[in-house]
Amino acid sequence: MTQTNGKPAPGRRNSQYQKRLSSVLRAASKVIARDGFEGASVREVAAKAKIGLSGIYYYFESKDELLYALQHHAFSTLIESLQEKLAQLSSPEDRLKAVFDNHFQYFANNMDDLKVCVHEIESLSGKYYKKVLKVRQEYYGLVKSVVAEVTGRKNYATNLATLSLFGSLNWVYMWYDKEKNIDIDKVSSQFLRVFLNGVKAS
Amino acid sequence: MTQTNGKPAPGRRNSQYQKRLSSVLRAASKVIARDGFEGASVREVAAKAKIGLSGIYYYFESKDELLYALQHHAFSTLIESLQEKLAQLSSPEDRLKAVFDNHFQYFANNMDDLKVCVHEIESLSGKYYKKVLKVRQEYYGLVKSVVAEVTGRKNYATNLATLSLFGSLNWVYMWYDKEKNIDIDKVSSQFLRVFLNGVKAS
Amino acid sequence: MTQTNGKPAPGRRNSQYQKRLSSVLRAASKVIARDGFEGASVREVAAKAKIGLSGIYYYFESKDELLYALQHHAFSTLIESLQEKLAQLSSPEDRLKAVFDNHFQYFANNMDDLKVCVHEIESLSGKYYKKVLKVRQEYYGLVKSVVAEVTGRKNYATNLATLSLFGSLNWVYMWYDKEKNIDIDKVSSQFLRVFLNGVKAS
Amino acid sequence: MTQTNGKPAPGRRNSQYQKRLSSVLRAASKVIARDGFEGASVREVAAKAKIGLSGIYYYFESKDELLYALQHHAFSTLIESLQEKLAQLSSPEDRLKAVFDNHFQYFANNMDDLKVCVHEIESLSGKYYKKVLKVRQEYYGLVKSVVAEVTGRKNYATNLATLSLFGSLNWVYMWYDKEKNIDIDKVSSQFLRVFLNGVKAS
DNA sequence: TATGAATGAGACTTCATTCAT
DNA sequence: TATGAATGAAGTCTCATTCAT
Repeated sequence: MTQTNGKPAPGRRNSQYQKRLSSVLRAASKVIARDGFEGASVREVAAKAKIGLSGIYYYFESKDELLYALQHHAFSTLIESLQEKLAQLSSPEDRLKAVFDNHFQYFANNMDDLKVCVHEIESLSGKYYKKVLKVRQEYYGLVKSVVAEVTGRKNYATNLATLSLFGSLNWVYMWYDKEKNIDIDKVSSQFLRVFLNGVKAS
Repeated sequence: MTQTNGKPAPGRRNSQYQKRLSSVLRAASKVIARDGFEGASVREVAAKAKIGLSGIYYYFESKDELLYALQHHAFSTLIESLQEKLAQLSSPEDRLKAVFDNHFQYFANNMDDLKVCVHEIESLSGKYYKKVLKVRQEYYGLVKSVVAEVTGRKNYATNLATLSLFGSLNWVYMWYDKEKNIDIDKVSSQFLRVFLNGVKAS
Repeated sequence: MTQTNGKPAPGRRNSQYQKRLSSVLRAASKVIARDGFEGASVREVAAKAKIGLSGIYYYFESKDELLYALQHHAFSTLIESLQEKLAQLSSPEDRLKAVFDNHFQYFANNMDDLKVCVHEIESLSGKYYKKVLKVRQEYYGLVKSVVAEVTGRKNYATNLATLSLFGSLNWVYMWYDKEKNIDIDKVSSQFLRVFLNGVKAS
Repeated sequence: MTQTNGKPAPGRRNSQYQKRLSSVLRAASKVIARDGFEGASVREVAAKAKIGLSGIYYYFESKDELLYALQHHAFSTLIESLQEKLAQLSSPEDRLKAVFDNHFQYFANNMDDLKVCVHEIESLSGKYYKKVLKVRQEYYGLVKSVVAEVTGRKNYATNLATLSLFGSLNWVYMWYDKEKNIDIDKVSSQFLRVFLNGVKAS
């Protein structure tokens, strides 16, 4: 990316810059999760990040780029941590368990981010949409390959099973209630068990 | 609600009124499904319904009420048709199949409506939110009771299973592609099989 | 006035027509007094008069005409009843007392109307404004002539005194409180006394 | 009030800001005096103030707040200047004269403002109404206390006399004509004389 | 590096009015 | 005599964005 807007080259970014930037991201995550991307206002993000409204535009060239950054970062992290986990496992069932655990853990620690990823998929367009699509597909592909190890590579079944799996996982933000102290690991295990038994028996 | 805004009492609504009203609803469904509730503009709904912008407000007192009408009607229809199907079936597995089929059929015939129901759940607030919540919970309860017949009423498992089920079903609009002529009945069967085997084995 | 809008000629107006018309006028008076002319909506006037919104336009060709009718009728009545009272009195002081009493009595019985007359003087324009201006000036002239009998026709003083008098009288709607059971006759007497002593001593 | 809308904290307001702000206030005063509060459009205020429509909302959070600012400022000024005058006078009659003069002078220099104060008293509601009510009552109380010095504190008479006085004063905008070069000091004196003689003789 | 000030576009909504019936 | 249905104009307000400083 060329530096057209005065943003410092990565090398010059100091820790102050990083701190502010992630403060903005966190604020954006919270506000967009609550109000939706269209409903969220840059004003409120700025207020929550404790910088002036126009300060946002030092860090991001547009509201769209803000959403892009949020989504891209979340998917990248998800992929990275999943790959790390998978690298140490060989049994298909353990590997599938890693998929569930990884997703649920990320969700537990970054609810707002994951909600924004799931709910605002179609809020971007153009270049930002394409870039996010790419990582999303990478994540999808990675998960599908693990599912395939269990289903035995019957393509049609694997595809549908993976889509069903994503549906279950992505819906979590709709019913998970922080306050209720639900044990997310148990949820993960239970979801895994149903899914695993389901695909194996089919 | 008192009739201060000239909306005729139900008894006097003629067929012309009904035709226009459902034309508005169809337009709204399409636009909101495409742009999201916040992103959708009443102007465009009106244009698609071929009435003047202010004409919308003869039929609905606000954009919110429009969304409410859409969601409430969809859930009510879903419940009604499911109840009709269930009334004629007694085997738990047939009944569970009815749940899947009913949902997928409704989706196939009313994609936009279902997307609006799933994606814009949190776009309402206040009285409209509450009213929709009520029918949503009714639908959820109905489905859960059928799932319970299969899981054997172990409450915790039934709950999670039902939530997982809804996740799978509600996610469909994200990947289903009309153009690709996917056979929705097959999808329903496949989803059913995985889910059923999953919960039975667990 | 020519009959362009299908309004029946006076001769054909039956009592049903009269009843509805005054129901509309009463409703308009109340709503306009409360919300101001601009703030008042024809819709609400119709609702309060228990006819359909477009029904108003059978009786009045526009919102402006409605205000005109209200104001013109009020001033005419005020003039008429004052003239009747004056016709029977000869002492200047009694006649001035009649002015006060007449105004206060009309106010007591038609608060909304008088408020609309006082507060919405400038809300009309064009022909309606001119017509109301005429009766207003007639009323003003009448009162001024009575004041002159007391001040002894020194023009400048009479003018200012009359204006001061109208100010006092017209302001009443701002502080008079129906609920407090204020004795309007006492108020009239007291206002008269101060004014009379004031102009006589000057 | 928290500063969520970018309005600078008082300390940081520069003179440019002040200049624009009073330009907006002046424009608003003129437009609202002419068209009434409901009839006035923010658009026209902006045009007269030579800023963009939305620029208004940088200075005021709503049309209501604009009216509030106008009214509150006018009454505060009126009170302040009256208190200054009264501080230097001891004779009851001189003090009453100060009341008249103060009011008339303020009117002469700020006709639009005073008209807006008098005519749009009921155009506000909620918090803005309450705040203005408070200063209005303060002004009323101040004037009443001066009147009481002359009437000798007979409460009922003092009250009515003060109300009558305000009526006379507030009505001025209805008949005072700038073009006619009326001598406002003479008007003040004449009004004072009538009122003073009136209450003293009663 | 950050923001105060401003803006143009566009949003939802209300309103007086009309006209066929 | 009255109204159901519809509309165009206008209104207030919010928003993402810009730019001089």
